[in-house]
Amino acid sequence: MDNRQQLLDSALALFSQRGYDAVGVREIVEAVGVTKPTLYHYFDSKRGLLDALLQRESGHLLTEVLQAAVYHGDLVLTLENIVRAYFRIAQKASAYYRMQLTMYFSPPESEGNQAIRPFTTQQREILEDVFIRAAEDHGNLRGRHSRYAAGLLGVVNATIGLYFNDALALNEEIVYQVVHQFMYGIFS
Amino acid sequence: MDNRQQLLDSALALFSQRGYDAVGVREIVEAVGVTKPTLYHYFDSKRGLLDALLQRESGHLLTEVLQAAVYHGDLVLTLENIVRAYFRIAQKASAYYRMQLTMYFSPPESEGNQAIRPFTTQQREILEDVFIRAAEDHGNLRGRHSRYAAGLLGVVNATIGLYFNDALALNEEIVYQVVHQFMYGIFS
DNA sequence: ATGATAATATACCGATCGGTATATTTTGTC
DNA sequence: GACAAAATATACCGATCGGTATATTATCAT
Repeated sequence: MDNRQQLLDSALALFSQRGYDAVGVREIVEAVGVTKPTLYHYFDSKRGLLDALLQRESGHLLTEVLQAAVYHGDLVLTLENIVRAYFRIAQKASAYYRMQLTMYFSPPESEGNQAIRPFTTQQREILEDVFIRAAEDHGNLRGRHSRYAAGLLGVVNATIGLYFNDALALNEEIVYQVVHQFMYGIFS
Repeated sequence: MDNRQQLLDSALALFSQRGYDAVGVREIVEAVGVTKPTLYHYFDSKRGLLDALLQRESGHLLTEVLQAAVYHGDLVLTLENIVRAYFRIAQKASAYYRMQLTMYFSPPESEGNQAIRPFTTQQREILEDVFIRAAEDHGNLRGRHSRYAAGLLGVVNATIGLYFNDALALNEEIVYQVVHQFMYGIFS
């Protein structure tokens, strides 16, 4: 079963560097030092390999975000925990996060986008739930949970983008600033 | 010269729907009803076609954003103008904006990302300049222009993403809400 | 030790990839 | 109308694509 994991690792590295479409199965197997039938022994197809990869990798992200996204009345605290979780994953599993980001913004009819959609949907729903629950305490949030979830994820991903381009370090200060601006605006 | 424009149109439609890598030149020329040598008469290569396409399309976006990004002391007003400009383009040139978004988040070593980078860099710089000039009036903004520019673009693109998924209409109200939250936070 | 099964390799498939050599047609100029 | 140049087509190139038929080697339970 070791080759199976190595194939997933190889696919992750290559997909995140150059993209799903631009990487051939030949390259994936050569990086591991095996041949194509080995890959097709473990996976039905290139797409099946991608699905298995997303399954394996998104698990970590989901558990971390789910742990962080418990709301007990303090929205700022909850959002800080969520942003911290995202930053942690972007650092710890940077190859995967890069790839997820790429596939999320891939064209709707591309294989990459279709493969990632269920996982990103799940992640968005977790965030939306936080804002829905928070709206029970803060009525003026009501009905805007989609926009808030998308907006927070937008700044989080933009910030992670800066980190990926070495323009930023993802430290506690940035967590505070991102959440604080989201909650209280730019001047605070 | 009509075929040249039609080829660019065809490439734009296909690239934005399924992605640069997944679309072959064969498909592009067939959609126009010509043959490959016609394409290679006007462009050096598939990559050259992409470059010409980005050149043609990004012009419109840049002029609109540049017009909107004049700062005369009222940051809220300027940001509203910028956001309005982005929303207008996302609606008027949706295929191109989809494609630009895709390529911006494509892997750094992919052709798509390398081709789009100069244009998105230009756009980011316009936004950064606004925050730099605004910092002359509001000292507490100083030194954070990169993060602010990235953050605003992040929420703008996240909002446009909702629009692309039919979860939102890009009207005046959303312009106001996006800028207002950016400036004053979530509770306002 | 044997027999079944899982894991891997060799060598190939047809299709498509980006790109082009060559020939023909269209266009505009004198 | 002749001629050059631009525009387009036919027919092809080698390389790579995702995928597989078949054979061989490891693994492991009996």
